[in-house]
Amino acid sequence: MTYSIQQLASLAGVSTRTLRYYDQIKLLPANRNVHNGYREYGEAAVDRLQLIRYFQTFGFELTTIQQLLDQPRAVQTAALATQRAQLAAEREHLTTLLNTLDRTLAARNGGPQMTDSEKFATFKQEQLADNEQAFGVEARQLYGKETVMASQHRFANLSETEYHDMQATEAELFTALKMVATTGDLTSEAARRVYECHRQWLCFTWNNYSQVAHRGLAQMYTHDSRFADYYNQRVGLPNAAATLVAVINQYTA
Amino acid sequence: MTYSIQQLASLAGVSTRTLRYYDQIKLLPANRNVHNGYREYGEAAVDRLQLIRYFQTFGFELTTIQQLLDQPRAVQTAALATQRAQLAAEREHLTTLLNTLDRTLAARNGGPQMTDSEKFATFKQEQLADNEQAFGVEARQLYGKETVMASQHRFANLSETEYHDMQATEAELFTALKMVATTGDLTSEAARRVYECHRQWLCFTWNNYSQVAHRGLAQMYTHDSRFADYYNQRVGLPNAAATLVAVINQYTA
DNA sequence: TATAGTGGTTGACGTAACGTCAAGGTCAAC
DNA sequence: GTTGACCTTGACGTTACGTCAACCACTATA
Repeated sequence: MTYSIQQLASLAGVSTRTLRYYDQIKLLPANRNVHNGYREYGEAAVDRLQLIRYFQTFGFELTTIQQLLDQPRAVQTAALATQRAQLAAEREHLTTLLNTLDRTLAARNGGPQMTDSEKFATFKQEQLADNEQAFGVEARQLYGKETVMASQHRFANLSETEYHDMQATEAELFTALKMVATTGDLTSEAARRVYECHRQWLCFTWNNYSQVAHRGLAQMYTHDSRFADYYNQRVGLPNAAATLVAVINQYTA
Repeated sequence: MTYSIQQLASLAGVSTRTLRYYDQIKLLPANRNVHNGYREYGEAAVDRLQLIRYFQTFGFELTTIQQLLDQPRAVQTAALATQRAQLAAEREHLTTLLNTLDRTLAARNGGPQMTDSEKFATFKQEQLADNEQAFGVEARQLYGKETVMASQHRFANLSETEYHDMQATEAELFTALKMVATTGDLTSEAARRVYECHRQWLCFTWNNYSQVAHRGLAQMYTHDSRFADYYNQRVGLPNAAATLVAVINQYTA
């Protein structure tokens, strides 16, 4: 029993274009009717197509499937296991996305017509999530779980004006830091402003400031290039982060 | 304060190509330095890019985002809600995929070197899942939950030889059905074979056969075009399904 | 036998969101 | 004057097909 291209297509629930494509990339080569050049598919093709679709449901790419089909079962099983991990990760990602979305929606539905405020709240959510992803593990390691949670809590409960103040403080920090990074003078008034601004900036979210913790944060800055990138980028100088760390170290000595 | 393309890129964690692309499709138009033609971005651009990335994390397409950015908050919120449903559906899909994969992997790791058997088991899983997706709701409605579960259980526990017998029975059914559909003679011996084969085929998975249930199934065949498609396709005649239903109705009268 | 309808064939272009060259202009620094 | 970093505009590649377009094969009917 042989099938025409359309018969196989509707049998397997795919389009004829798909079968032609599979033929073209030699994933599922078709026999040809010598008389008219039509494609013909036998039982083996049906089985192979079924296997292809099977692997496809798990998100394998066609090139991968092509290789997989010629591989021993053990290799296929290993590939499936790898794919499983991949899918599990995707699902987890979706879960966090859904949580974020839910919070956003709740905030949006909270007030009748909150415009800037809701945008603001949304952004805070985002920043929190970003920050958690980027530094959550390290921060918890350095400060302990409770401290980090308290910090997040304070950030989440920042009022809009407080948030703007925090931004302003950071901007002032950048200005001063730019100066110090240019001159390199750690004894200048600007250096003191850098330290003060950074301390104030921290206090927006820290419940109890201590010089030791401040010093620990600077330590963290040196360990993680993302911090350096952030400060260097914002200030526009390649030594901004290093300068900041030096200033903090000096004032918390 | 204006940013160069690379500054904004690393600030926002995207590539310069991305920014050029956004400029090109007018999602995030850049100002130009009249002197040298370089792109320049201001604070508004930073905000807009942030919003773009924010919507993007939720899986919106760029064209959608473009429209969304000019929309009032209520519309955006509605879009987010819709997207939430979408994401939830995706996650559910992933969950069922993972379950299937887990069962497959368990089966593959079950035996030391099961080749055909494991392929067979995998296919059964697939068929079960497919069938469930296609007809689960209707079947449960028609037969009740317990009956369907029992049927699935029996199918899942079919031995390989039983499975092949089931296939053979179906093949015989197709042959006989083709004859009857061609002649249209419901009184023929072939018609009796059609009924018998279909009954036998059902009994592979039904715990207790009854003519009433058989008639109910035929009813379902007429209601759902997928059944018709399946039989017409397999037999190769456009009236195969209708003929089958007629035969069943006659013998279960 | 002409014709209409159905089903087959091979190109070839379009899709989404960029990645990745290639060829060449700009600018600061040495 | 010449690096080297940064910028520009094309233009092609990516995945798994969808969607024409132009043309051939076969069957049924007027």
